[in-house]
Amino acid sequence: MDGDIRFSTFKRDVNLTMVEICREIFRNNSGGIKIQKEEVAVRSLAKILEAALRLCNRKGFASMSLRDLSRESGVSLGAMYSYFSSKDDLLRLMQGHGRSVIVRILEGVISGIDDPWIRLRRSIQAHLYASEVLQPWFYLSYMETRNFPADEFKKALESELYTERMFVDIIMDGQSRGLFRPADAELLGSAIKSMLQDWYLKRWKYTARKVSVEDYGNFMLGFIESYLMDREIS
Amino acid sequence: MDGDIRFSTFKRDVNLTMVEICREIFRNNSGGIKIQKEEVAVRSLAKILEAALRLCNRKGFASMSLRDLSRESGVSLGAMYSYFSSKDDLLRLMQGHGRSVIVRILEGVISGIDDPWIRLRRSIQAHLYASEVLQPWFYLSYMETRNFPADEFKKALESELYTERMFVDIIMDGQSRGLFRPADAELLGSAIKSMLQDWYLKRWKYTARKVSVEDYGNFMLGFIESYLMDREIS
DNA sequence: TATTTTAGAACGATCGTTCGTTTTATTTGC
DNA sequence: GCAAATAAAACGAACGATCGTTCTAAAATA
Repeated sequence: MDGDIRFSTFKRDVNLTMVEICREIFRNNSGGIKIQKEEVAVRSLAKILEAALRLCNRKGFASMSLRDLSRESGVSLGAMYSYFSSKDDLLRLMQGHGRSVIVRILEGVISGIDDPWIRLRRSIQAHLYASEVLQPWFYLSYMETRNFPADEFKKALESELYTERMFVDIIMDGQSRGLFRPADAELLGSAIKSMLQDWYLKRWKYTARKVSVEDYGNFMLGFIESYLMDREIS
Repeated sequence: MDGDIRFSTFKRDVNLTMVEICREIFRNNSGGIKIQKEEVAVRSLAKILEAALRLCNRKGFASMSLRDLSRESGVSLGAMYSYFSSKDDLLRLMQGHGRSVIVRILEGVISGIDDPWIRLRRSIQAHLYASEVLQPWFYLSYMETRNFPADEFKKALESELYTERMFVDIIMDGQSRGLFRPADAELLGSAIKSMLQDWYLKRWKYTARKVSVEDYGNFMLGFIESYLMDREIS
């Protein structure tokens, strides 16, 4: 449909490789990271974060010991403490990045577009595609929110509400222009979020069924648009 | 609508108090529980499981120490080991029950009903109401699946697929009778599950917004039925 | 050689679990 | 009916393992 985003072009444009992400993390955390040479730091950071995401996704942050992480990443216990100052700090390091990326992507993708139908399609697609590219990050952020230190916990909840609010705003805009049916915009926003989350929380299920990310997005959009166009009921 | 279940009557009929649940757990686990007198066992079990659910929901199973649990429940460390043989066994004890309850309820609620519209409404309402009554159990089961021992992990995934299959079967039945629009029944089943799960995973959000469980169910049903009735698009 | 980075032994705290003891409840003997 | 004897249950100190974290010496880099 008009204005749609294809996953392949999305992936090419955002270019979120592990090394690039680690480079950005390093530059934003030069205070906390004790390593000075960027190339050394980025190489070790990538090994650490890749291993940490793998272990956290498998058994959870609390059950991952730093010895596990040292073994899995190939970086010694002592060396790891040059990249973070505590286990909680490691969580902050892993978590902090994904949030800024998703906001940047979501806002970029609908800026300058007026039609609510297209805004809705594009923001859902962008959210879905971002969670596909950064799946381990999204999964971690969702499952470990409880274990975040207080300030990060608060930010995580705000982030959940912020992205939901984006959808709600688009829906209410469409309604006030008479394009969308009247319906509870907040509940529909929540439903959209929950379906988006299901994609990265249950990847095992969709992978087994050979459902692609574009299949999933198209289903979601058909489902939602059918509801918003419906004028039969109340 | 016809055949709907009200939450208040549901709650009254299933009668799932903590003491009754613990009594059933005790009777099904007489092998593993070393306490002989039912009244003593049920009383302590209720204290232990109530505290364990509270702590697990707050900080996760892995981060809950048995000393935390002892303090919170008022049952000593040693005494607790008369009710389970290891921390993993405690997880099994907490998890095992909910599953049998939900299957029993869901199947009971649609047995003997033929109309797919009513079957769909009733199974969604029953699932939602069960998760409302047993919210801490459902939350735990979802968030801690990764930490289950292998056999329990497998059962948890099967359970997820089993309840989803119930929805898919109803949808496909309705489609083959020409009542529901043609659409991907498996993806719609997944979407229904994800919305049901959002209710017990994000209670904080819905509580803050004063959305009742019946509000939520009505929204879900309107959303889904609008899609299944729609004959405009493909 | 001077500086940066890594390695892994060592430390105190806390974990799950065990176990000998004390407390509580029930049965027995008269 | 009431001690004494026995069984059931609760208790919490103690154990070995493992946790996050620190620190110093060795290795790598320039």
